[in-house]
Amino acid sequence: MSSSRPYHHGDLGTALVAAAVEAIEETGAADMSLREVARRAGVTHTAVGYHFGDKQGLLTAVATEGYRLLGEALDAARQSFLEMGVAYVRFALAHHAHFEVMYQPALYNATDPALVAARQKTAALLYGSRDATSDDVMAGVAAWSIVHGFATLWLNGNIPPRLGDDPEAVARAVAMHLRVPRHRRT
Amino acid sequence: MSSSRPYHHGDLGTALVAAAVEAIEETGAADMSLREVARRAGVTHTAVGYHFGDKQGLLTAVATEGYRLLGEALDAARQSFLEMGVAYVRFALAHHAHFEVMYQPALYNATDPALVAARQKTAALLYGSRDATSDDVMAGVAAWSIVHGFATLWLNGNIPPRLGDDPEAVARAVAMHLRVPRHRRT
DNA sequence: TGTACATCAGTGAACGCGCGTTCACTGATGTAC
DNA sequence: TGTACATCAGTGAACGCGCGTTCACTGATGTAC
Repeated sequence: MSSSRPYHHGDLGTALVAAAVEAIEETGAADMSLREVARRAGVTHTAVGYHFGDKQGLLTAVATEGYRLLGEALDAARQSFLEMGVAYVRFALAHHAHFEVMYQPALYNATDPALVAARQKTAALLYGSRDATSDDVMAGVAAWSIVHGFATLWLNGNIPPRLGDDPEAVARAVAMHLRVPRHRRT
Repeated sequence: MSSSRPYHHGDLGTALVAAAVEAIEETGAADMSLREVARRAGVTHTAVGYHFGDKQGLLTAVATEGYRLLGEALDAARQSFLEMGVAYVRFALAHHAHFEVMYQPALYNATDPALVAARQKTAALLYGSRDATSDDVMAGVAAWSIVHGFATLWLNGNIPPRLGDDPEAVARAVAMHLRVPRHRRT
């Protein structure tokens, strides 16, 4: 609440990503503009361009942060196949701005090294690393599909209300319909 | 190829929806503009507004057509639970512009009567009509989730390439991981 | 400890662009008599 | 069969708006000596 605004912000990158996430939560990624983000962060809109190059650069930072957060959430639940699925859904709903950007690769630079690293780490948790068997990969993709589908359907209002208003509970019930490979049962 | 362009188009609504679908396929729904659609259809951009009211009206027409097409595809496969899933994925990939719009309700008028009707018809095929049991609805939502998730992950390049380049085959393998309720087995 | 200078981190005004909307209009079609 | 008039379907010019980008600038910080 200090009114003294120093010329140098100190941590503008972090502040801008946070402002972008806020803006996307309210109006969607498509309507987010650099000027709007700058307004929220209390800086000139040219400062955003200076920091991230362009809009794509800013969204790349948002997606990268998203993959990091998702990776952490999945890693914390990795002792249970089912709980990883629930964690995925919880992440998608709690961070739907990140989630929205992450799955629209056209919005950002998909070859950015930091992004690729964060994404691969997350992918390894979802369907195994390079040495996984094809059956393992397929089982991981099936699990990823069902929780990803459920999360997106929930977010855009396509899950019938009669199933209740607790997304985690419904997600658990939905995930129970998956056949789980023997060695991943808990 | 006729060069005589009559003043009255004759079927402008249909032509504009087709032009919108083309534009969305190329640049995404976010970047579609009424002016671009008008250019493709060879009419003044004000004609689009005259016909559909505004951008939201045009996208409502696109979503409605999408739900109709999806409903027909699912209906044609309704003898097999598995084949309905495959048909869903096939629709999403073949009509990805419609698919993109349908699942972003913020883009269109979700209370439009024609849209609601088409959507309910499709929903009934996916998870049963009003008199379905909760178990049936849950099983339908689980199936919908896995094929919806798979289709969106495929569309945005998140399915690992090592699974092959035939989406229908991979979709089938993924769908096999679903536990299918006894009475829907074929 | 002081001073000069380079670099970094943002400012602020100006620009051109494509957009959706408005509005007076006109060409084509339908209807009444 | 003809004519007058209303309505429908689209035109075309003009508008104001928010956007991203450019560019010369300035305030703050770091480094060399």
